[in-house]
Amino acid sequence: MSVDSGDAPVIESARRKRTRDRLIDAAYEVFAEYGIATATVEQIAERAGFTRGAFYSNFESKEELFFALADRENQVRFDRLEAGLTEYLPENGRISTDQISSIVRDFLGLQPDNRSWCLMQSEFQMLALRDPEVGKTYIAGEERAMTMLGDRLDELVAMVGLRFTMNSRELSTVLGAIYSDGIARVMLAGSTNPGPDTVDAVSDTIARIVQAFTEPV
Amino acid sequence: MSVDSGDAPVIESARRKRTRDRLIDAAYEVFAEYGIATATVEQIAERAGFTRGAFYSNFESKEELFFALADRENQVRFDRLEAGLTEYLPENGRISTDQISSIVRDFLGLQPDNRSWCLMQSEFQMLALRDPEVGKTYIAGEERAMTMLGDRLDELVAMVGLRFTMNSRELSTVLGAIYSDGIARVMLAGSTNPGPDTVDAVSDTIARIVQAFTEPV
DNA sequence: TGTATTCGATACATTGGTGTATCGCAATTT
DNA sequence: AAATTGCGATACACCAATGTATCGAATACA
Repeated sequence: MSVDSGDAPVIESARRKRTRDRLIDAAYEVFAEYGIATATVEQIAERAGFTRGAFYSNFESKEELFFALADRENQVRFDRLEAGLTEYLPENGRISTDQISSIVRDFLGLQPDNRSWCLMQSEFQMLALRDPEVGKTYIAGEERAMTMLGDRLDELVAMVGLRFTMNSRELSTVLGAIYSDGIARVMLAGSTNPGPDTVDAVSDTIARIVQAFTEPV
Repeated sequence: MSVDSGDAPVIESARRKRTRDRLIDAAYEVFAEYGIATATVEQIAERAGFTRGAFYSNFESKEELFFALADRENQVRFDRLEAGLTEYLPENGRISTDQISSIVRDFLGLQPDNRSWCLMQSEFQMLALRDPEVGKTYIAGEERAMTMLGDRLDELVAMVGLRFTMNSRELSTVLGAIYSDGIARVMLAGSTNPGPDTVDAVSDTIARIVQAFTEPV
């Protein structure tokens, strides 16, 4: 099972690229809806407006397609998070729980594809847990994201004259866990109740934890 | 898709019960290894030492078997956690980060079936996220567990003259998230390194968070 | 514009898993 | 012990999905 996407650096035609992208888009939807294992090649091809013929002349297998998709979306998410954090950096000289809360809320709520992404991430993790080869790739991605997040948080907090009382890397992991878990619980609760499983509640929790492990420098 | 297990309160023969249990045990292994979607009825039956004939005369479908399994294991885990927490209650008049850490470590490390359980739990959550009916059942289980955990923690902390500065229910959710995420990361890291993804590291993190949200009454 | 090549559609053979219907053995009942 | 019922094995028909081989059309190139 090949994990790294670009084995041969073939220069693909514009047409080929378009087709591949449409297939990846379709796969994103179909995987989210049915799961990787249950989704069929035919469903994916059909959703993209093709037949299986197109699929097999563009991808070796469903798995290869999945890794291409994961690669792409991981990068998108990574960039978005990094850009978002950078944007928030030069706010003002103070940082309050409310501010943190609203930053997090932005990220939790305003991503239209949170649902699909959350499902894909879970699928990815499950593959990783079952296949050591996939595991390596998965870990590498997590590593990169957590390091970036930790560094950004350090910068951000330093700019307002504070510092963390917990290793920023460890803190990032904690926040990541609460974030993922929170998204899932919000999704599960549905939009039908104002209980404890809302975007606001999750954001506040995260903010409080950040607060609890921050002190004046 | 029926979720609640006992529609008809049929008194099943001892033989039938034994067969069902063997099938459930087998399913636990096979599901953990291949995932619910990929696992076949034949694999499960074979692992249990039966043919598919036995399977179909005991279960309607793979899904029904899964819910029977989830029910059973959920209960086991719930009881184990409750018993464990109760046991730790009357320690001594003080509670330190180290103590909390070691309690958590017990739970994180000493469960031989952590791996399978973690995988099953993820599968369950994925089903829940995709099927509202399953979602209700899943939420109910989580609700119950978190409430119990919150209550126990309150008791425990009160006995040593402390209290939480965060709603114990919310705290339980946070700890649950970190716990699950931690198990997964430990599993992914494998037993081959002394990095930050070890049982000890996760236990310490949890302990620190508990500590951070605790104060003298 | 004509030619070459790439790529997607169609058709086909094959496989693996499903669910059911039937049979016979073993456990339970009297 | 004989009779009956419950339950697991066997066999079969069926279907859904796969992967490949071939063909024709669209695109790139001269």
